[in-house]
Amino acid sequence: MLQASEVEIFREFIRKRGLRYTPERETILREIFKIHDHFDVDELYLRLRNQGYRISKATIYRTLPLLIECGLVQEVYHEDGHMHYEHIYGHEPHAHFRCLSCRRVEEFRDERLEEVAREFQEKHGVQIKMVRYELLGYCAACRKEE
Amino acid sequence: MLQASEVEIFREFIRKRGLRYTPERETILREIFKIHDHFDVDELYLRLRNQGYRISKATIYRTLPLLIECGLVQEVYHEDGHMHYEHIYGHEPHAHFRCLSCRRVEEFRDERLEEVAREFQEKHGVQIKMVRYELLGYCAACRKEE
DNA sequence: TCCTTATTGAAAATTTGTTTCAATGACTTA
DNA sequence: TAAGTCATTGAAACAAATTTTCAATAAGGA
Repeated sequence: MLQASEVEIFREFIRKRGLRYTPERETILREIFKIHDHFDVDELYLRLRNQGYRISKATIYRTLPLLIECGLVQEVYHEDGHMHYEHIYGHEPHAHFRCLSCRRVEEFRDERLEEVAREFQEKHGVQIKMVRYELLGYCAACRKEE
Repeated sequence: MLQASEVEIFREFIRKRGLRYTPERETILREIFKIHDHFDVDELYLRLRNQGYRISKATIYRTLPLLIECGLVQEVYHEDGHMHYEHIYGHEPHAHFRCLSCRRVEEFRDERLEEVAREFQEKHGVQIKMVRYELLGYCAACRKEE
């Protein structure tokens, strides 16, 4: 079976909710899926703007929660006073290591992290929508400097 | 050997840094260790205020990073537009499950989470200061309601 | 095509967190 | 113990992120 594209998923989600599928929403979604990295609202806004789209930040702020709710986007971490996001659809779940000194972020995978989530879900009868694992510390390069 | 109290640890940290150990800082620390739950700046401020302490929010905002740096306090999650903290000294490391609907937070332990961190640390030559594992989803009660 | 009503952009408002600055007081040294 | 230095404090100003308001627009159903 063909995998649904993020656009289809989003449209379906919007419809099911009785909301309206607007070009602004689709443009934001498409742009986010072009960014293969973490992003913040400002970066997204500027990228859209540089391509001639005049989509307001208010609309971006309104759209992000929808994208998060339908599982296409995820809050990754809060740094420098604002939230950072990433798209997640089509990516393996992964964890983040963040260097507290140089701020570099590294992604890695470990199946135990989902295992723990799965077990917690079963044991407690909850429904897990998202797993976030973050390691904070100092990367090898920054350790040497000290 | 007697375990150092959080107050001693904090004083030691402050001294080593060449900073000054003020009553405001100690009062904040003591209050935080009276809260056996997650807290935010506003709650902390009000609790102090209700006890007659006139400590400004600016001072709280200035003190928190110190407490975090010496390992007594931890950022737990960012919700409702602001950060939530908890004291960690004397507690086992633990993970959080947060219900997206009722916002209840549940703590739990799983050693695999530290194991993963330890292995990442060794493999990549980094130094881990903090491990954060968060599960987001719907708790059993909220699932039923739907 | 018409109608209802959700969505949009712009601006105002709100909230969180940081910075400034003069007054205070913690710690060092004599 | 007194004196001097300079970090810390509170208050207020500031900055930035996010939300809300509101009138104009436009999506989707009839």
